[in-house]
Amino acid sequence: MSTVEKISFGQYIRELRENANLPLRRVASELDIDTSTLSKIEKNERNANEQIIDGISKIFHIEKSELKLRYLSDKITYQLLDEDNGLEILKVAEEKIKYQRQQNKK
Amino acid sequence: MSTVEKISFGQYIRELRENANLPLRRVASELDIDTSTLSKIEKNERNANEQIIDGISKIFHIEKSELKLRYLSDKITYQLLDEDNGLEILKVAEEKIKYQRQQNKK
DNA sequence: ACTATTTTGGACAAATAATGCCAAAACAAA
DNA sequence: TTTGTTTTGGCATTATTTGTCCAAAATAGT
Repeated sequence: MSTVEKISFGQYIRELRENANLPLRRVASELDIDTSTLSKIEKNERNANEQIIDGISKIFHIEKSELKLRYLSDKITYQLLDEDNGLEILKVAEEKIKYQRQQNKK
Repeated sequence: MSTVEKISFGQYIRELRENANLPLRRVASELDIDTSTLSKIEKNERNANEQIIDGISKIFHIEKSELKLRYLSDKITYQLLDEDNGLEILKVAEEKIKYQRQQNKK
């Protein structure tokens, strides 16, 4: 059973780190950020960014697309969770993306 | 033909205003913001916010849910347009929202 | 072309958010 | 409990965003 929809980005990268038995200190220094910042990212109290996703990808050998999938789907979920037409908004976004891509081909 | 996926939030509210034959000056003053700010929102160079969406809803008698649909789907589209797995990300976000709502019911 | 009005772009100030620092809390090993 | 280490929370600093003001550009009416 896939768990991608059940765990947050923060939980996911915390598990990666704990499975590798590394303290925040080590991973944060690799990422060139403060331990405190990484701690907050793992607790979903801070946003990650390209640089951090890139670094995590390298440290744990996870595809960037996998990390971005988890990160961005989390963000979008958070943006829409309180909208009563959240799922409809997603559908329209899907149509917009398809439309835009179609246009850009020309 | 529906155009919701073809026009941006900014274009949409500009059309509302132009169809009503109102200058930026009038609408902006109703919304209690600068004309310049409204101009930028119509050109998608600035974000709208709750207060503005609320005001537009009242001025033009458009459902808030309709405006939010257009506004948020635009933002999400913009966030994902450059991701090659953008559509997959949407699918996962959909599953996450459903999962979260299921959880919250309990 | 001239004038009046609307719209836009840029400079600046205020508000908001991100980040790092550091001390305290939590945890582990003895 | 004591010592050593990891993790967290709060605060100060920095960066980003947002909004206003104002002058210039664009548009409309005569």
